[in-house]
Amino acid sequence: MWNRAYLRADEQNKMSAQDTEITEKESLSRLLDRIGRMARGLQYCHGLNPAQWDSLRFLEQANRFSRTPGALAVFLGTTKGTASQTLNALEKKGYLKRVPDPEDKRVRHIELTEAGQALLADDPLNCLDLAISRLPVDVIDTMADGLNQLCTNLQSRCGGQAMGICTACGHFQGATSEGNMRCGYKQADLSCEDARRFCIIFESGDSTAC
Amino acid sequence: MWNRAYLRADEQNKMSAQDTEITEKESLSRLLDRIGRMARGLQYCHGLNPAQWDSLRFLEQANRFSRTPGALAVFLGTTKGTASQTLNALEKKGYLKRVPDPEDKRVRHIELTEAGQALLADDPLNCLDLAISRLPVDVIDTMADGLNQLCTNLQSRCGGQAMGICTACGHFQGATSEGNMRCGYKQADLSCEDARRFCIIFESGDSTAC
DNA sequence: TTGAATTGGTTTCGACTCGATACGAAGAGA
DNA sequence: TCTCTTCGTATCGAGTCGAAACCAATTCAA
Repeated sequence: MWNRAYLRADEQNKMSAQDTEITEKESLSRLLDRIGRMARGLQYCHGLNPAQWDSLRFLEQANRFSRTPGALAVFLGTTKGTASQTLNALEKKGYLKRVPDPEDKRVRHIELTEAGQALLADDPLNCLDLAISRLPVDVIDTMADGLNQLCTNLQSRCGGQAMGICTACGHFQGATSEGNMRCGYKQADLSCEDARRFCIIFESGDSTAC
Repeated sequence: MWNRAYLRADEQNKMSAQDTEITEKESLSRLLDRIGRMARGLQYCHGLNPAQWDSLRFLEQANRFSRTPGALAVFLGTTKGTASQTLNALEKKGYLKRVPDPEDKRVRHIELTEAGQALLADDPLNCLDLAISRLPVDVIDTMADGLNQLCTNLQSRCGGQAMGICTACGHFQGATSEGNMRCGYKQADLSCEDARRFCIIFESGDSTAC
């Protein structure tokens, strides 16, 4: 609708101009949507589907607290039931295994297998990365910033949960004497490596309501 | 995999630095994928699904030649059968109608109804536009350029068909004496308005193979 | 002009996905 | 101990999508 209106207005202006160079600006949201659909289409390969690829990627990036079915559901913006099914499929294919938590017996931690790790080298999104790498570096940087803002904005706006790296989280309490990182929310320590990873329980400074 | 490798390398560098500001750069492709998934999630509303919204949007932007089931299939990157089903759903809901072509009786042209046009005012992607509009103008411009390049690059790379505005197309032959636009491929005239619209039969100058 | 090949579109079928729901097990708190 | 909540799973049904078969119209070649 917006675009249509724009077209019409534009037309009024140059009613008689016939074949001047017309570079129509497509709305950014439509572009993002189209790229998203293409990216989605790329992800039917190796017998996986987009949700399964997304899961593998998430599990690789997530810290200890977030490598669980529930956290995956939050990340994917789906239900626990659906996430469980996705995990079933991946486990059946041998790309991950679920190990019970020794403390809380309701929880099961997810671990990528060797095969799972190896598979990620063939991540179809690498093709997208390749295309991206052809862009000028400063364009890439600007886009990364913009998309990041967009991402967090969308997340807060659309009921999604914020997520991010531990060290930038409001619950992050710095290093312990043993050289670990402390999470104030979970009341638990994290390895240095884990603290640089993705967490689903993330609190940023500002929380603008919808 | 790339990300993981990056993390490790990074870790080696600042092995001892503990809580310095670490702003992890997420890979652009992952960001795009996430936004794509969020945008997808937004599009389950008004009883439509993402494919149906995409179809409506396309039909609004497409020129006469491209408002057909086959062209829609190309645009969506799906099969004609699936596109036909999507159109069935939309027609049943009263958002479009299919009218036979008077010349080629195999062809059916698609026309948005009033209801269809009106529905596009509630396009859930407008929410994305809103989020985008909060970004600085120059960032938006840069992103638009980058995404446009990405889009065409991906399309040619991944078997997709190029598409674009008539006036920028290789088949475009300029204005006729009657003030219409001429398409050399279809050997047919287009209204001035249509020539500014999206076409599925688009030929750009450079075609880099996969 | 007649038959084959092609093209545009639809229908049917089956695999699959996903959300809703119900459920069971474990933990938390009174 | 009793209830409430949380985590995870299984089941069911609606719906989506691709593959294949199919039909009708057009084009092309013999």
